[in-house]
Amino acid sequence: MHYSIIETLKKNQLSITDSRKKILELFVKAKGALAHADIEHESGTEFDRVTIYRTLQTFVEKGIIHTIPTADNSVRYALCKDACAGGHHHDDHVHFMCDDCGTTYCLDNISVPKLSLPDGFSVSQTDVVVSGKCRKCQ
Amino acid sequence: MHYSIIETLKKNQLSITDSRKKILELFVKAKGALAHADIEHESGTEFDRVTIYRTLQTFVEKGIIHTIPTADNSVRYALCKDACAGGHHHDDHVHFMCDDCGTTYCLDNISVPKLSLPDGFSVSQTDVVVSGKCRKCQ
DNA sequence: AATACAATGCAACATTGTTGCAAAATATTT
DNA sequence: AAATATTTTGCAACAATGTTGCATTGTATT
Repeated sequence: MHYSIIETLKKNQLSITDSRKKILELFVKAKGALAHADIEHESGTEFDRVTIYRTLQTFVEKGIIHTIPTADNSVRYALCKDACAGGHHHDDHVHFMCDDCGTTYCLDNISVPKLSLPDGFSVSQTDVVVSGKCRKCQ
Repeated sequence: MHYSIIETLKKNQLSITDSRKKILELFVKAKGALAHADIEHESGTEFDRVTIYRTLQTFVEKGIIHTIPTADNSVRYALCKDACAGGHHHDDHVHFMCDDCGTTYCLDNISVPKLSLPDGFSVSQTDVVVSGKCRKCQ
């Protein structure tokens, strides 16, 4: 599958900067989701911590990446599919987090089930996070 | 419904201390889930921040409370039902978090659906977090 | 009541996240 | 292509959150 970093940035009216290119590249290459710390690690001392925070924030706002609520309440991010745009995420897929290695996967083919809530509750978003052992850690 | 704080502590082989009694009382009284900050707030300067951290940790380990993964990745805790014990939580209910007021509810009557995952993934826990508007904020 | 044990408070520190502002980089206009 | 306007970055400073070691205090046990 092809993914053009420059195109994605342009499409979202973001100026092309080194940090944005590099951070987006990390996401494209990454198999699972990334935490802020991962990015800080992998990009070395290249960028300021603050820049990474702001870049991630911008990407989330633009619908380029989405956050994943994890069982251990650490913030993780993953690339959105094309369907996502302008903050209107369609992340209706299930997330999986490995108890052993911590890798977080987007299970794109498994969609979150519809639930009927008690009267008086209206739903804007449903997140499903499954924990367990991934393929590598069995 | 009756809930004896002293009994719960004894049942879990925890010594009866002021902080444990007070913090557990806050959970029993609370309608929704509590964040660390809530507890720090409500208990005033009575206890040290560190004590609250350690108390919450102990309660989670003993299965008295459980953590809730929220869409905004803030850590929240809620009382477990009797079925939970010794860290073996049976939190198979859905959690709801209000986008407006932030109140987090345990929807005890709505159980999480069973999902079939891809081969190679084994499941230890499934968390469902629904966001939207609660009864009060409609 | 005396001893053994466990929990607390304090200090110090590590991590994570936020804000304002000058400097640097990118985009736009001429 | 150069000059201007706009955006982004890095730095500093700060706030919030979370962790650890250790002496003191409180709880449980004998």
